Amino acid sequence: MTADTIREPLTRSSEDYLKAIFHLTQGGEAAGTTDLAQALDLAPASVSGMIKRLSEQGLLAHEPYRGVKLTAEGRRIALRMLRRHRVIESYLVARLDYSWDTVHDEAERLEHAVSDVLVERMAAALGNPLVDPHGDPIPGANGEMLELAHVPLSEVAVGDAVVVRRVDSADAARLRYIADAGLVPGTAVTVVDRQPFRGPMTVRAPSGERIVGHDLAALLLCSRGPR
Amino acid sequence: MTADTIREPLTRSSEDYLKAIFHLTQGGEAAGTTDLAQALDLAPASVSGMIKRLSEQGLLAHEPYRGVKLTAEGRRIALRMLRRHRVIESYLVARLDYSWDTVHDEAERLEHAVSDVLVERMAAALGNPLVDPHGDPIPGANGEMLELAHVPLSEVAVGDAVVVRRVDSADAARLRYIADAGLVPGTAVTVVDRQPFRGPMTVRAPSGERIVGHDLAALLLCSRGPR
DNA sequence: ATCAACACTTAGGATAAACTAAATTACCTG
DNA sequence: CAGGTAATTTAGTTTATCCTAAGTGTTGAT
Ligand SMILES: [Mn+2]
Ligand SMILES: [Mn+2]
Ligand SMILES: [Mn+2]
Ligand SMILES: [Mn+2]
Repeated sequence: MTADTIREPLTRSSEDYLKAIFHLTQGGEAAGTTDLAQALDLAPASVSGMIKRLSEQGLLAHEPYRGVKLTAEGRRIALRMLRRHRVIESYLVARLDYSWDTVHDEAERLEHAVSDVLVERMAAALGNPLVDPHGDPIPGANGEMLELAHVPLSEVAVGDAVVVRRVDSADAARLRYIADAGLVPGTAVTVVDRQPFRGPMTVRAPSGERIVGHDLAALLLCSRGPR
Repeated sequence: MTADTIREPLTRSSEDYLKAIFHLTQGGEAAGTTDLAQALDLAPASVSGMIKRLSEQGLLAHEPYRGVKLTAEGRRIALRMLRRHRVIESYLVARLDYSWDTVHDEAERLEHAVSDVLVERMAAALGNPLVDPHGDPIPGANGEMLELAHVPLSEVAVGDAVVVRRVDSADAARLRYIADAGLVPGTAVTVVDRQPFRGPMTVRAPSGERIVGHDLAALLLCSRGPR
């Protein structure tokens, strides 16, 4: 029997910290204070303070000077926030005419205000989508999330044909550029040319041939097959 | 030329104070500290503190020991919050299957998180409704709100026929009861009988004859004509 | 005219979340 | 392995919002 303490509702700040830590620890490494500070646009000292509070609440495992990881409970909450964020983005784009480059900021605030009931109503209204407008997978209401093994376009070999599945950026200008270039998720592309030393690559898309810089190509996560 | 100061975004608390003060001052009287404390479920001392802050921000006119009124700017913000709240309620009921007794709590949180863009998208999606699910008028995006002269059912004479237009309560149990009794806004009713001394009255509605206690009848705001 | 009851404000304290400045720790490099 | 640099934590403030307890103002009833 787990002694589930009665938990105060988390603050907006706490929820954003847990989400950021989830992202930073996706690779298995602990998240550092400075990285976290940069992700949240805060001073490192502020992050140290919040880490202490979240650790005391049992949401983080903190090794001083070594970084933090999420506890099972912290991870559960982070995934719930991720579901909220992505369901909200999906709903706003599908039903309220938002574009994929403006929807992130709105979701960033709403994710802290919606009830579970509302999130599930929105998800149900859309037929329980599996990915959001950026191709990011939406965790299930129970907390499972299927992570698909995607490869960045920047690492696809010349001659290979792939499908863009996901765009790993929340930057509005980049998202607009990608959409204008006709490289949104679902687009089939073939790599025509690659320059060395992190140079640009040329791809053939339905919209025509495109030259894509290395950094941008690294944001375009692709799959070979139908998924 | 008005010297419009650059204003920090208001906090959730401040926004709820302004809304509460708007409601309490609808009759023209200043709002008292204790009444505000009761409306917001806070200690009176806390309200005194917030009154000072909001006054310094130019949102309230405070006469110590006499109460507060909204300034023009405070009123503008209060009406914006009211629009948000009521548009959100309308949208959730119309598009996400909320019932009129559960929608208030959701809107109470969301009203602080939505952008102006989202509010206008929701309003437009519904064809810019003029009233919310409880019959409360929705202020326009410019801040005008048409207040209709309604009479409480509790003051309608025997034999008179009226239409329920608005239910002046956010209490879920009362709202459910009213819906079950078939007395939602839009319903035509005729007063059949009235007992004296704030006693119950009998009304004929399409759903049949109903006995309605005085306090509940006072919440049912009615009109004679088509409005 | 007084005073008790009630309303309101002030005083002082807690908590959350941010900051800057000043330690402290880790670790790489020579 | 000593030192320097970068990362991190600690110390001390600030602001917002709440609280309780204590003091002050208002007012109606005697
Ligand atoms: Mn957020
Ligand atoms: Mn997304
Ligand atoms: Mn509210
Ligand atoms: Mn309403």
